[in-house]
Amino acid sequence: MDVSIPTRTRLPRAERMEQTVAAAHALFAERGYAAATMDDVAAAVGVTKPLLYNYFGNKEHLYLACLERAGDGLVATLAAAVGETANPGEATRAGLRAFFGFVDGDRAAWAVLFDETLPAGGEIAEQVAGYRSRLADLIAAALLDQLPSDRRDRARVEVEALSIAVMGAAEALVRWWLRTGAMSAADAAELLADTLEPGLRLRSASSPTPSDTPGGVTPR
Amino acid sequence: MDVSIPTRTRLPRAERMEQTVAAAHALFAERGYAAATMDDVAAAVGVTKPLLYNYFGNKEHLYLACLERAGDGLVATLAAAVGETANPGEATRAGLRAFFGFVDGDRAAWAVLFDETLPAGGEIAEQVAGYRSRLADLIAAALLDQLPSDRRDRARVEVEALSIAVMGAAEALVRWWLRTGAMSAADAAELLADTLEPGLRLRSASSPTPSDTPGGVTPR
Amino acid sequence: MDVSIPTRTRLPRAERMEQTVAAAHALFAERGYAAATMDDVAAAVGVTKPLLYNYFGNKEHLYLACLERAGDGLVATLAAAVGETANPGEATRAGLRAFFGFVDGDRAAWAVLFDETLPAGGEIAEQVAGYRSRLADLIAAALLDQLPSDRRDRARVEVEALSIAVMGAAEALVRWWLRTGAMSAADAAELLADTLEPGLRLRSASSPTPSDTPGGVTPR
Amino acid sequence: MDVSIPTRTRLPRAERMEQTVAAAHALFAERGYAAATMDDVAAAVGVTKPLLYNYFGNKEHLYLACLERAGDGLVATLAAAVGETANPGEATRAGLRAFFGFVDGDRAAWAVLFDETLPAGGEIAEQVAGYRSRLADLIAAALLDQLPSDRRDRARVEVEALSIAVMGAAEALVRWWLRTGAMSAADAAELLADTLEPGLRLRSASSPTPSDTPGGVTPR
DNA sequence: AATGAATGAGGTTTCATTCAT
DNA sequence: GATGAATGAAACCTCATTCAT
Repeated sequence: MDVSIPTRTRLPRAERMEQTVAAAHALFAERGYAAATMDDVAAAVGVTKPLLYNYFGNKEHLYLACLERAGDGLVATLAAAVGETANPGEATRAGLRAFFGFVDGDRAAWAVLFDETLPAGGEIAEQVAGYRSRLADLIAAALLDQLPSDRRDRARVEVEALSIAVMGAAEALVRWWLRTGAMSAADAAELLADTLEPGLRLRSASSPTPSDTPGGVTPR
Repeated sequence: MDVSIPTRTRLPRAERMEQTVAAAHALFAERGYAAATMDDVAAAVGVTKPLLYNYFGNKEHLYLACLERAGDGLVATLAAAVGETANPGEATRAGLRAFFGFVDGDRAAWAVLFDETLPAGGEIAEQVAGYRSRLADLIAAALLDQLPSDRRDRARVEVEALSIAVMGAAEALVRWWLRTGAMSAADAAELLADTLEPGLRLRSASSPTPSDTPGGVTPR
Repeated sequence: MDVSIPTRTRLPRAERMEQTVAAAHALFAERGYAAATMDDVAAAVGVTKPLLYNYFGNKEHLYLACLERAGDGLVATLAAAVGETANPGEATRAGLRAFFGFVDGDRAAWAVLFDETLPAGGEIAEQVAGYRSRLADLIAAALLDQLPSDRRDRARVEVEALSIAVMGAAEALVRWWLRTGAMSAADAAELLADTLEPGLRLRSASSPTPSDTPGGVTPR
Repeated sequence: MDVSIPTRTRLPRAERMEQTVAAAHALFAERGYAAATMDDVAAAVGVTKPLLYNYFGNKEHLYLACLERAGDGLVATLAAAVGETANPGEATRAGLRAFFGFVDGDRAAWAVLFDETLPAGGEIAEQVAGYRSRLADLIAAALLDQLPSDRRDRARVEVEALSIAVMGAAEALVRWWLRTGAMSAADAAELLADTLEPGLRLRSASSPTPSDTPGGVTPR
């Protein structure tokens, strides 16, 4: 009954998914989530749309698969960099170096993770937020390490806020650097680290109360 | 007091445009550019779509009108805040206070200006980038003011990069604060200012490229 | 409310309508019926749309007014030219000269009369067909004049057909001439007259089936 | 045993395109380009609009497919008819016969090719112009064949003009014949050929200067 | 496992035309 | 009498998604 010869393009499921995610990742990175249609993805992967839906269910889930690949890579890279630092005070600088280095080496992953055309709500936004917070947590952990243990609890919120701010600064600087190419990734990382470190170190040395502003009143 | 019911009477052109921009602004802020349809906007205003097109030409231009309102407001607020500062060292703090205060007072404007679902290219992206760079320029100008005049040219790129980074940190912190509500807007502004100031001051006082720095900052 | 839109009554608004028709005529000639919107017309005339509708009822009737101006002019020109011809054999040539001359002198009128974007059915198509047939009738009358009176009735259909064909040839040649400018209007008219005259004269001088074809034209 | 009901089953791409072009061709012929909507076409084919767009891209391209079918048929018919003529002097007559015969046999093709509601600019207009000029070229080639070789260059423009005029005459006569049905297609073709041939033959025998009226100068 | 064929639903935009002042 | 304001209806086109093989 079955006369069809198994074609060479028929791959085991796992392998084909792998291959599909790779191609989709590249396309999403190039065009952004909104602008890349499922037709485009299917054409880029070299399969038909129904297969995409068979494997991933819908566009959102396909993007999630790409996101996972990119996000896991970045988190692992940062975690390793921060973890290797012996001195907690150097953790931020190490993290920034790793961040800029990662983007420099894999701009597609950056594009997927920090795509600005992602749908507002939904699972993707959640997942992106998750990765962002894992990154922030790495920074936050390093910041907390610099505090004496008796002050950690009270400062927790501030530390979280600062880690978010550091991430935001890094993200914006990356975008600017990608757009203008005005300096090297390494220089950008050092510049930002130089600027952030004094303030972060001061916070860990003095009272965390925001109203008590170190350097708040400039003697002149 | 004016207790005007949303009447469906004929309004003068200027008035109806005003009202339309207000309604569209609110809707765009709530749903984002992509998710808000022209039908929705028309329904919110209480008119039909052709009127929208008669007045604004197309969706993009309608959004631009909303953007202008939001962006001009923010830029004006920041410019005023920074301009009022006598001491250049305090400009960043003043700007951050104004930024957080503005968002606190008009969250819709923030949402319109920093909507993440905007189309990638086109006039809107251009305009948004324009506002962002005007904001960054305000910061950059303040940073430059702290430098001795003989070093300004060489530091220009770094100052631009730092102003972008400061904007990014502020933007991220605003998002976090809006999401979590973990502290007041004022506290968030102070926290960020406290953290950034030492590093920014150091940069202007010390030398990435050492040279003799006379004691004071050159007054403008 | 006045419903009838006859344009030939003595109206107090005659002057205004005259002016309106002139402006609309120019616009229709420039852009064609389909591409000229009522908004455009109103702007070109310098009045508001409701006034247009007050005067002419709708777009179709407004165009009809323009059409009348153009068509009457062409018919009058051709009638005069043909009428002045003493020799019936010269009527076709005279008509062609007048036709090309008219178009050369008033291209807008040509454009309105022979616009190719007019709606297929409806009053306009009817009116255009009317003008075309009045033009053809002028030619037909001249052709008939060349026939001995006892053959006129039987040849009537053929004469009608030929007059249509002559009109078609002239129209196509005008379009080509307007498009290419490869020769003067006068030369084009002479060329066509030269080519048509022998055949037309033969038909009037000999049997209606000069080619001696078995399936030839059989008068009924 | 039912042979073949007009099933709505899934057709292979080529077959469905074929069927779609056929249905669209008929509809465009009946209503004209502007009045036939894509919804109408889809309904006529028995599919939904997206399929139409999937296969043809847009309305213009769908029309182009219909145009190609009609135009190629007419050009081929005329080329064959003219090519088979041994005597160049008979080429015009043969072409006219073929033209009227073609329209008689496929009025829809005529309607598609010579639709008067087509958009002014764009690819369709270009393509229609292309077909028109190919038809005119066939006539022009036949006219040139009748000229002695040493006069061909100087007469080129006139020959082009005359071929356009012949096409125009034929086109107008076809329209009239389709509208009135006053004679058979064959009779119309012969009538026009009879009328044109003497003039065309004279031109090839005498001087091409238009001002030099050939064929018996009429006394004035 | 994989596909070609097909669709539902909705989006932006346009235009002739009329209402209410 | 003339205007600015407003609309009904419909056109073209797109995209994520599924059906039948």
